[in-house]
Amino acid sequence: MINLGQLRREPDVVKAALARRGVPTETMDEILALDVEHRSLLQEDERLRAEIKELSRQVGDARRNKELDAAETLTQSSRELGDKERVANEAVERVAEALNSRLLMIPNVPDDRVPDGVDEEDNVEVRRWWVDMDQGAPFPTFAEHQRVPHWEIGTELGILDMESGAKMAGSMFPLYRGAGSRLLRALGAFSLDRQRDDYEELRPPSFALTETMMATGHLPKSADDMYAIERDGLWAIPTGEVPLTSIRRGEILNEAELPIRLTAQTACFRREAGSAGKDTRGLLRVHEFDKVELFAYCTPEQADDAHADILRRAEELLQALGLTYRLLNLCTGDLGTASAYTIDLEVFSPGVDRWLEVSSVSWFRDYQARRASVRYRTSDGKIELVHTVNGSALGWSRVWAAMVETYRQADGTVRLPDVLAPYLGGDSTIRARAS
RNA sequence: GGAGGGAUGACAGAGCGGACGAAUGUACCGGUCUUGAAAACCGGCGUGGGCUUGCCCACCGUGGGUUCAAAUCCCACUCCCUCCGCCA
Repeated sequence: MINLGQLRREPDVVKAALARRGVPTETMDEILALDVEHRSLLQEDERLRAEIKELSRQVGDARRNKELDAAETLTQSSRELGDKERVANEAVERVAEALNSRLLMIPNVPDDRVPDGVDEEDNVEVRRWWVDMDQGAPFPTFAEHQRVPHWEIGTELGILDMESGAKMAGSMFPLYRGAGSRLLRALGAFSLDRQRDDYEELRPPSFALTETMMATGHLPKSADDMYAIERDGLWAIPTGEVPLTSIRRGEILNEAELPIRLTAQTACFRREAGSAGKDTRGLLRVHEFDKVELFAYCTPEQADDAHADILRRAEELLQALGLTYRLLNLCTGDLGTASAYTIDLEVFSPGVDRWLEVSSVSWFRDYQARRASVRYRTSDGKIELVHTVNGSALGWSRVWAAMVETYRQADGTVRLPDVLAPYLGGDSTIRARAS
């Protein structure tokens, strides 16, 4: 949630910044008008309530002094005020509700580093990386045997079975098999092991309550993108960010314990409702995938470092895996609702000849913390909202795709990099199963 | 799924219709004492909101209700603990 106080104090600054994200100025003016109305109604209601409280006190006193007639008169007028107060209170609640529901739809104020743009076409490439780039190697040219899409490799080697997945759960639910399944497990373990000295590893629930989804900003805006289990009031998490951000919800932390850095691998569920029919081959876009998330609660001063650290770790993984990747600074049109600044990492997938998003490293400023009410006490006793930062390291389905394509050999086998060998039982070559 | 007990400030824990935003202890902050620290003593110490910055309002798991007045009474729900059942 954006800072209403800031909107009041410097409306033009906030309006201008949000206009970059396509929020009409009129919407903000509407919010400001509701805010004024809300406060004036609130004052009236509170005045009435103060009066009722005072009268009630007098009733008590009168009763104690056995002044029963006076008590009765006071009770009478307090009762009348009570009727008025009920009406006043309803008006306050109605306006508060209207104000709040509008406020919840407002995205975060973008950082100055965020470039203007309407969609992903306008994201700004920050840099590219490929093996031996430092040694002056040119951007890789991929061999013919690497130009095979992963869904074909998957079928050929018996490691990815989209048809059986669809039989079980519908299309876009992948089924990994044999060495394919093992590779997925290896990638997750490889990443978690690399974070373990600095990030506490968690294994959170895969479902979350509506309030939890509100905290991260996924609700109310993205309800259509998520799976809901209505009977139990639960939502399937679209990312580990959801449980991680809420772990200290409603708490006041000590400045000394910040930054709090957490990591978790979770399944991520996405309906992909808005993108029906697009990029549906293989693992390009799936309803369920595993992802390791890195997360930090921190002070505003620590936020830049926390963001850089997560980005660095995501990059180090891609470098260790030897994948070609690039960094994009997301433009205003492509930025997630809650984010103030996001760097995406995309791997190059030679078989499908495309860049695939595998990580999003975002700084949320205090937007999520305000919704989730996560604050901290500074050393001089003041209470401030924390900042939240998170990023994937990494989303494995697309990494898996890029891996099998990048490492496909001329003989059709897939020879995976040695760093994964310990996680693959020492055997890092995937061959077709003799059947 | 069934039966019972519980949920109060950072923590522990009292309060169970009227001056209770809440005793007390611990923790924390400031001071006295001390070479320093500890102990002792003194003082302070919840969060959010509104405005006329001194006051007012809200909050005692959540939501409703009763009442002139609710942490306190009633109803529903959620979560935690104990026991029984079922179960990977």
